[in-house]
Amino acid sequence: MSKPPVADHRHALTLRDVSEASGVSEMTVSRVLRSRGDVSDATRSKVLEAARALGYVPNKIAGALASQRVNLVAVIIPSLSNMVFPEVMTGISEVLDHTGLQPVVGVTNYAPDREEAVLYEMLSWRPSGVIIAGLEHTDAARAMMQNSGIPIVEIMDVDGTPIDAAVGISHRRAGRQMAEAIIAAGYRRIGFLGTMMPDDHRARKRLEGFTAALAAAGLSVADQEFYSGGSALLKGREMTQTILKRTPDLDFLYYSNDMIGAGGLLHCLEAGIDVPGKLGMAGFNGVDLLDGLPIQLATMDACRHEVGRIAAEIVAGQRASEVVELLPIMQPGATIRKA
Amino acid sequence: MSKPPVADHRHALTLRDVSEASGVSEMTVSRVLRSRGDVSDATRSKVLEAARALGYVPNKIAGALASQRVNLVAVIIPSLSNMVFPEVMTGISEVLDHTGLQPVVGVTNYAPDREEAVLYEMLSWRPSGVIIAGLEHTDAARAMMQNSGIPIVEIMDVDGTPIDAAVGISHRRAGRQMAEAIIAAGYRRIGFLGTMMPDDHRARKRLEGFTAALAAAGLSVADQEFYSGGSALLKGREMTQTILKRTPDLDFLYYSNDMIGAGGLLHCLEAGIDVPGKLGMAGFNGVDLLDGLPIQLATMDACRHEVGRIAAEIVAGQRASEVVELLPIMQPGATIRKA
DNA sequence: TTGAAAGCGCTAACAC
DNA sequence: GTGTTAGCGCTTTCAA
Repeated sequence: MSKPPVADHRHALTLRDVSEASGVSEMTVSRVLRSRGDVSDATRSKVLEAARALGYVPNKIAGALASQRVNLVAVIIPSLSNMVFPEVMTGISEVLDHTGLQPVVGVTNYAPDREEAVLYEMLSWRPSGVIIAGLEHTDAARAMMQNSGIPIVEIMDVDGTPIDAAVGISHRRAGRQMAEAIIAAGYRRIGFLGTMMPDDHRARKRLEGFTAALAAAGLSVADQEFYSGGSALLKGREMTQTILKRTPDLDFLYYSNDMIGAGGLLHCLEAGIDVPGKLGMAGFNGVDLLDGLPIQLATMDACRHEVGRIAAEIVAGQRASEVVELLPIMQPGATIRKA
Repeated sequence: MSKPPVADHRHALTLRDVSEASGVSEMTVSRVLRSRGDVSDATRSKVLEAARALGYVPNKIAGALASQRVNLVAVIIPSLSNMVFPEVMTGISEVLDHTGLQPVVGVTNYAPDREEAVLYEMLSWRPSGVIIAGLEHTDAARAMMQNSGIPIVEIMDVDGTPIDAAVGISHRRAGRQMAEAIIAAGYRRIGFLGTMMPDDHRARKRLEGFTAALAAAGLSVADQEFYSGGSALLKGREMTQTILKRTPDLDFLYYSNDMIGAGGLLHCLEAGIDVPGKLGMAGFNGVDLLDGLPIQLATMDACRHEVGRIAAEIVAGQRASEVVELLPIMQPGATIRKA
């Protein structure tokens, strides 16, 4: 690890520069720039003028140290590239924009030790709160959050024990509900297609709920297929072809996310398979990409936007710090036949 | 704008706490925790033990103020939700991970004043460098960057005058190349479909290069259609239907991004249109989603991953601060007939 | 190898 | 309405 060439701001402008340029004390300059306390219009404009002319940018590091307040919220998520977290981010930003708080994003790539490192790094900047995906963390990460003394909101999942607040859906319930809908529609030979990610706990819980509901009906997953990496749409295609070749009598395919589901759907339509007559299909997430497919894939909306909003409200102190369970919304689409 | 309930760390652990718990001076504790200078093994382990037991998390605010170094890199991008910037982020992270520098992401939603605000906010934390999308900024934003004294890398575009370094492709050239390929293939009645975003300068430049090349061949865009908001895949479908209804004799559709192109392609295939025989199609970006479509949409790769890597290398001081023009790679796919 | 003193740039608290 | 003083928690510098 080479030594980073970090910034050297020995020559950056300070309050003192603005103070000298305007003939006003540093303290009053500070007041003007933060719009705090009473300052006469005359001095205010003198200060603003000087600051603008110099191109002064306040040093938040010094400000934060002196005031003991940092207007940052750490947002820790597993990935940016799967269309699910951007929507959560949108919800978070919408709310935080009105509060003066700023989200700062950290990405963990579904790796627990990476999550721990990102969290440590972010907590060392003393943010005003943490919004973090999932309920599963390393012991050290959990301890750091517990000791931090700031609001911690775990999002996307409520199946487990939160540190403090949690906002999300029950993925077990989501899996169960989907299984029940599938069974009710008369499907019996059910295949599962998912990711090969042991640390995607939410996908795991959906599958658990799903198989539990199948079991309750005397059924089980007839075949399954997993992937990792690459274009999800393409992988969905390939896996679907594979699983149908291996187990041709499957009458339903449950995908752990919409993207592979969409790939599978495209494959089946091209292959001339009767969907949903001979073969039913469903994904998970409710991504808006589905709207553009030839027919609408059945899915379940994880309320991502709402999750982001509520988590932000908790962090911003506009809402009590508690567990908020949202109910995922079944979108039956056109790939499950009517019961 | 209500007053934010920012964190109050009056009771957080300090070096002094670790110092007292370990019986070692603050200074030496600091040395141990930063692995700087010579410290005996005995004291080192005493300190580490105490820090771990207490759950001490260093205060980077104080550290940054004292040392005048901040290991953060501001990354300012227009959007997270369009599959293009996540790949840039991946490239950035890959490089920065080895340097001790940390990317901090800010999103502007293609709004110049939002960009200015995000930049101001980030510069006030005195980052070690800035990676920012595009060459077009407000005068104030440009001035801030010029005065910052840190490396500024403008990415994704090289058609313009960079503040300092720039890494990207020429979108004018990309548009021109695509037009030339289309003309060479014998298409003559060409339609354009894009976003209604005046501040998406890269899309604008592609269209400029595109129309310039058409003009050079005595051609012009025969019809065009714009959209904003919603599911890009669905919008692509709808726009395509609309433009083909209005101007049925179009023989080529050029889309400003792959997502709407993919929607258009799905529409055409369903409508039984002969692609690429009667109608050619092309998008832009080279997103890997295209791999999963029934046939491969022609596109042009913007080298997003490479752009991220190179920008990060410049910011990290591993590479000279200069303009790096990458050449977009034409991916003819199966939606342009052979010349 | 370790410690003591000074100060990074700003703001809280208090005077005037 | 404005100024003064004393730190925030660390690291730099210098001394031991």
